[in-house]
Amino acid sequence: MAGELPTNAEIADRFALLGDLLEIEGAVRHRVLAYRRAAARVRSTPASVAAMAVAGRATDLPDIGATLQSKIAELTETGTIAALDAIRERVPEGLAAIAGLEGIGPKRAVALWRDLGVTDVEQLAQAVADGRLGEVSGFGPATRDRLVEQLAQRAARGADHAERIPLGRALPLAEEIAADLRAAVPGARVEVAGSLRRGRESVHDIDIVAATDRPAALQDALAANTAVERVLSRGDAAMAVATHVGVRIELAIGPPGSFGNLLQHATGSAAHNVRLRELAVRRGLSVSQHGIAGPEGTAAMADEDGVYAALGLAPIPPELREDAGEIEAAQSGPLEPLVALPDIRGELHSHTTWSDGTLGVTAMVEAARALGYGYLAISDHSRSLAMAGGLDADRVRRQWEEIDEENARRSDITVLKATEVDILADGRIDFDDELLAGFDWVTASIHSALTQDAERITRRVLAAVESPFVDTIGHPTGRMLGRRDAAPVDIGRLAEAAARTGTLLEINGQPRRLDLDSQMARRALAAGARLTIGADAHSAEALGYIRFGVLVARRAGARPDQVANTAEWPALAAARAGRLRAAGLY
DNA sequence: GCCGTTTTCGGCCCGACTGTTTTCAGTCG
Repeated sequence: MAGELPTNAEIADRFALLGDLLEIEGAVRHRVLAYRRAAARVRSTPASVAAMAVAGRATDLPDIGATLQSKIAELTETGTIAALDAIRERVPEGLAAIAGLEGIGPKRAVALWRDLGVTDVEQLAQAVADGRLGEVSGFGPATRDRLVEQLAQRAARGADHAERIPLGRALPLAEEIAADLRAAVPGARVEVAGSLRRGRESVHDIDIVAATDRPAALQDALAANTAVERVLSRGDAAMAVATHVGVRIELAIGPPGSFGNLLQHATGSAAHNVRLRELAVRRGLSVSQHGIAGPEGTAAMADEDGVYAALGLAPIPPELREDAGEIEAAQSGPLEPLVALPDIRGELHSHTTWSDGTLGVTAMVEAARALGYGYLAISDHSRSLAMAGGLDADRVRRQWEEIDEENARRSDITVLKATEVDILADGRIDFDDELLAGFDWVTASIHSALTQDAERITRRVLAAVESPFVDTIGHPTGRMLGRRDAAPVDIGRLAEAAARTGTLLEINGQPRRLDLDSQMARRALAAGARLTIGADAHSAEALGYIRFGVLVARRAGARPDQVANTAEWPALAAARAGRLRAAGLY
């Protein structure tokens, strides 16, 4: 690590491991929690925490005190943390992975170590195979079966962490199941909660909450849903099931009168809820899914805003509930409104059969019109993206003729001559300025040479930002969830340049992209840049991907006025003309 | 280990379910 600052993820991993090993060793619980909190805080901090620690500023972050700051500085300077090295001498590191298995925790991991000498998952698998598990107290047949299953799965798909499924798949599934439950028990109030409601880009479980006086009927309906593989647990108020797609569903049920408390509770995040309950305790109150208990008894809230109001807080949108300062903000007054789906007035990123879309211009326009949009940008690929049938100048001009005809036929929506033009490997734009000048809207994107080093790829995207003809940078990092990491584009420099030139940065709503992600979008906004939200639609249904982009924007804290396509086309066109005039064109 | 409308010590969020227990500990969210 000589010369290089440790990344936030590296620092967080070490703190998390330290916390795990301390827990196994039997350290005071709150000390363990302090390490975990610190790990989460470091992981979610956008700036380099190592640099902050070296400057003595890491303690500005919540959950980081003098002790942990010095440990971060130590890691930065020496490449190691003595306290971590020391505990590794005392507690085998492999026990942390064992304790991480479902149904196993620190206590049982220690029992395995003590009674069988098992110190890692491989040895545990051997012990299970040898039938030695029965020698350990606390391990009955059910625990053994669960372990056998997990170890088999682990062997099949590799040792790495549990499966997460993308928002774009999980949210529709969750909504389908919620609808099924509503149909099964008329009158029941059923909502999707948890990390899905907060708009996380991928989730490892689906949380659903319900209010009904017939809880058993609702639980039966979930158990009978065709998506459900088997019931994992079932009590009076909570139930968990496994689905065929591998994601777990948790259903929590309560009475209608406290639905607000239950929804708030199940929406989380865990860190947000903990912070909220701590705040409540300081006021002599106790918050749970059942209500808010105080000296005068327990008050139940039918809606969520009531929960926050009872704690002296303004309402907090689910997407912001990550303990990232939202509670403090809500203490001092109403939060600024976040962009919402109905604010979106048009789509700036779509494809047709002219390149790699599945529908023609007319069909896409009809679909956009059905969504109530005032405009649709037909932004097919440019010539260099041959794989996607990119258009050359000649085909562009023929497409413009079709768009002119489309506009001549209708007055209910404006069809924009647009392009998603490639930013070539050397930073040039795939079309010349003369052609670019003819478009109504230009999105420029990187699709190739994504493995360039940070400096090259950043300069390449910056070159496009500086072009007066480019309105938006499409999916700025080129990442594909689960397939390809973000290219190392320097978001700080990109945002600064975009703020200066007025070039917009896209949040691409395609579920596999979600690019910019919410953290990068937040940084871009902080630098003064503005955004577009695009569906990158290749079909009519895919226009609906805009909702995922809106969720990302909300997690970034974007106001409606910070998202360009909340404006009607005439306003957008006027702003664009202003940019071009400022650049000395027209 | 962090932190302060309980300020530099003594607290630290709340509840559900399972399995193995013989009344509850461990784990999870």
